[in-house]
Amino acid sequence: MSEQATEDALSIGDVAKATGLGVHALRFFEREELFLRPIPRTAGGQRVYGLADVEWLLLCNRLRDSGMPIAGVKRFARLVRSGPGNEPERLALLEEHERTVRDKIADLTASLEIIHGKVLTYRKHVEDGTAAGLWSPPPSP
Amino acid sequence: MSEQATEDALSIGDVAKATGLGVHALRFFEREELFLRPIPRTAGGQRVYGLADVEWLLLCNRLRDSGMPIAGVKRFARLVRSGPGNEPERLALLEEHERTVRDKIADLTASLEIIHGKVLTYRKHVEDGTAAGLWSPPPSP
DNA sequence: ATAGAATCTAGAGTGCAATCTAGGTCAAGC
DNA sequence: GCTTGACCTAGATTGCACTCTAGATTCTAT
Repeated sequence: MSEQATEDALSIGDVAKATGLGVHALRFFEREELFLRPIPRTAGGQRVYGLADVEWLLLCNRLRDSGMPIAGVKRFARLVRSGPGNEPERLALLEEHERTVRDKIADLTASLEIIHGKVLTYRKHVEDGTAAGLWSPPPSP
Repeated sequence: MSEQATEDALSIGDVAKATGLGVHALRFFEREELFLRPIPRTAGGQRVYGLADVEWLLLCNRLRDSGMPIAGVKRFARLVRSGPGNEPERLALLEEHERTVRDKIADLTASLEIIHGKVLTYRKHVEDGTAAGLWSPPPSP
C-alpha cells in the first residue's frame, strides 16, 4: 500500500487527473512540503508519483475541502513523515479538525434556516402579491 | 422598522459592535455598495446608521458566513435598492444560495465521515499500540 | 529523426476579502 | 478651551491559495 516496486508510476498529469488538482497545485504542494516523502524523479527530472501519493492527496482534498488550511495539512504531513511514535499528536490534530467541521456544519445549518425562512417569505409574497416582511428600498434622508 | 426619525442614530463604532464587523469592513462594504441606501452623514461628515442598516448587515453576515461572495450580496442589495417589482429575482437568488448551502453541508458531512473514520482508526491504534491502517513514512527511493 | 505534447524551474500575478497606514478632522468630557 | 478618542479619505498592504508566465528540457508517437 505504499510501494512503487510494481508498475505504479504516475506522471504529474496522471495525478492531476486522478485527484482533480492542477499540475501547478501539485508542484505548489511539493514546495510546501505537503507530501509524505520526497517525490522521486526520472533521469530527466520529471516527477514520478505512486498510488500512495494519490491516496494521500485524496485525503488532503477532504481535509482541505472541509476547511483545513494548508498549514494544517502541512503539520499533519510533518507528523506522518517524522515516523511512528507521534500517533497521539496526529489523533489530536484530526480530532480538533473534526470539531471544527462539526461546528462549521452547525453554523451553516443555522444560516440555512434563516435563509430558508427568507425564501419562504419571498415565495409567499411572490405568490400572492403582498409586500409584508420584505426589504424595501429605505429612504436615505 | 426602517426609520431614523426617533432616536436610532448609530455611529460606525456602534454598528461595528452590533454586527461583529470592523469599522474598516463597514467602510469597505459601503464602497462596494452593499448597503440598501446611501448612509447619511452628520454635518461633519461622519456616518449615521439606523437600526435597519444593522438588521441588513446581520442578514449579510448570514449570507456571507454561508459562503455567498461579496458580489452575490451586492447583487441582492442592488435588487432591493431598485425597489419593488423584482421580488421573483430576489427569490431566485436566495433559492440558488439555499441550494448552494445545502450542497455545502452535504459535502462537509461527507468529509466529516471520512475524517471521523480516520479518528476512530487512530484512537484504536493509540489505545492498543497497533499500526494497522495508519499512514507511515513511506520510503522515497 | 523529429514534431508536438508534457514537463521542468523560478518567480510573477491573480482574486478575494479584508485590514492597515498616513495624515488629517470631529466631537465629548473635563 | 483643550485634550483625547473616534472618525474621515484614499490608497497600500496583507494573507491565503493557487495560477500563470517564460523559456528551456524531456518524453512519445510517427
